[in-house]
Amino acid sequence: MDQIDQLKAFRQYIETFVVFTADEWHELEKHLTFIELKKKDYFAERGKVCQLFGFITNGSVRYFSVREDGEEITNYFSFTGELTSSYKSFVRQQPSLVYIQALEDTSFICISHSNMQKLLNNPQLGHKMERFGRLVAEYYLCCYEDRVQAFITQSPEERYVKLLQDGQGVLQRIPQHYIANFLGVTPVSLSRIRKRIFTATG
Amino acid sequence: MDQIDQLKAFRQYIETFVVFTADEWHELEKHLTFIELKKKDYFAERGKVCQLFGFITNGSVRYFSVREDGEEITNYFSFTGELTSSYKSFVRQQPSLVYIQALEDTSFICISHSNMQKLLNNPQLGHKMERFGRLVAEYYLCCYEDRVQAFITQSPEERYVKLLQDGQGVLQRIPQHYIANFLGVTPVSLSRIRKRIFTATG
DNA sequence: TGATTTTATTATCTTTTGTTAACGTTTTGG
DNA sequence: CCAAAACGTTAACAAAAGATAATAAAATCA
Repeated sequence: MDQIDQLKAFRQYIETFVVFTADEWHELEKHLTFIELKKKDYFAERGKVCQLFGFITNGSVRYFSVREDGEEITNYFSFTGELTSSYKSFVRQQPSLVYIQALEDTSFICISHSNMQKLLNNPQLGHKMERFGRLVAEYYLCCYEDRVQAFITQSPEERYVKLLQDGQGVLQRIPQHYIANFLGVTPVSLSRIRKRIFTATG
Repeated sequence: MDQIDQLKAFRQYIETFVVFTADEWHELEKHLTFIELKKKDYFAERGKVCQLFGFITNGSVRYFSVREDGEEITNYFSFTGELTSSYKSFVRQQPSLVYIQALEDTSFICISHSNMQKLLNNPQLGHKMERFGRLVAEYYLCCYEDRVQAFITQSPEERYVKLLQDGQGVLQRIPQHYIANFLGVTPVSLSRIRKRIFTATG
């Protein structure tokens, strides 16, 4: 996938939020950078400020943190056609708490924090970019709202059943011990949950 | 607290995000409404679209959902000087999943969804309002990021200890069974956690 | 290919949590 | 002020989850 096609995909995505004129898009393009990561490379690292906000044109990433005992805990995943960033770090320009690691060779179109600030303050583009930023933040806010709701009102088993229903993409591509972390349980426990579900229901 | 003072408090708050000129503020003021709720009244209700985005000038609210078995599960709280809304419902104009209920007599300064759209598209104010919206969404996004992180990497006991450290306001004003829900455990379990902590540590 | 690592399951044991119920205390509201 | 409701704790038991270790299958990669 060449850069032209990557830009097309990104424009198509971003225009689900805000539509740009040809001139505006031309101006916006100047502030984009292409990044390619090999499998296991990091998009963001704990302790470092995440300077980039990325759109995945091809590939996938895993968000994880490291407990005091050294164990990696997987928080989240992002796939082709989705945005990725260590948001809190990017937004507040603080050291990231999490790592973001490529699960496979992955390509991104990125906006750096400084370029994003330029775009937000650009007289031509600022209003639309602010709206884009708002709609993206609102989108992820809604995702988080659902996720917290699930942690509070559902058992791990219920959360897994829900994921079985509407998380097809994730389940097929991701090792189960990552899914376990994502659900907030240990891999051993998820294995037992699976046994309970699949021996009972068939 | 009269409406003048409420407006002052709201302006002071909103200007931690975006600063307005006198003219801009005058225009913005026109789109605000004052709401007063008695204790146990609802700011938002399940199944109804949340039309309002509110700033609490005095009082507090509790967010809760209702499980299939009829039990209320408390998600969150907001206090004087904070914003409140059933965000997903407000943003997407979908029926709310949660109730927002006044814990005491509570006053709000509100922007309706339709007025917010007018402000966002207002040539004079639009850019700043978009920025305000973005920064608010980013703020809550960061809060949620932390909260999900806590659910995934910490035990209920660890989450409670953390809350003891930096949740002074919440702990003093809120019944413990609400705190239990907030932490993702049952009230009985929180009582045991407290026993473990306070008999061990003194 | 063959050795190594990763992954998923299972077993055992311990700890924690959920559930239900009982009990006193406090708060609420008429 | 009094009755009712709400609240927090505790107990007893069942269910679930964590921790650890062993095992076998699958994936990785040199």
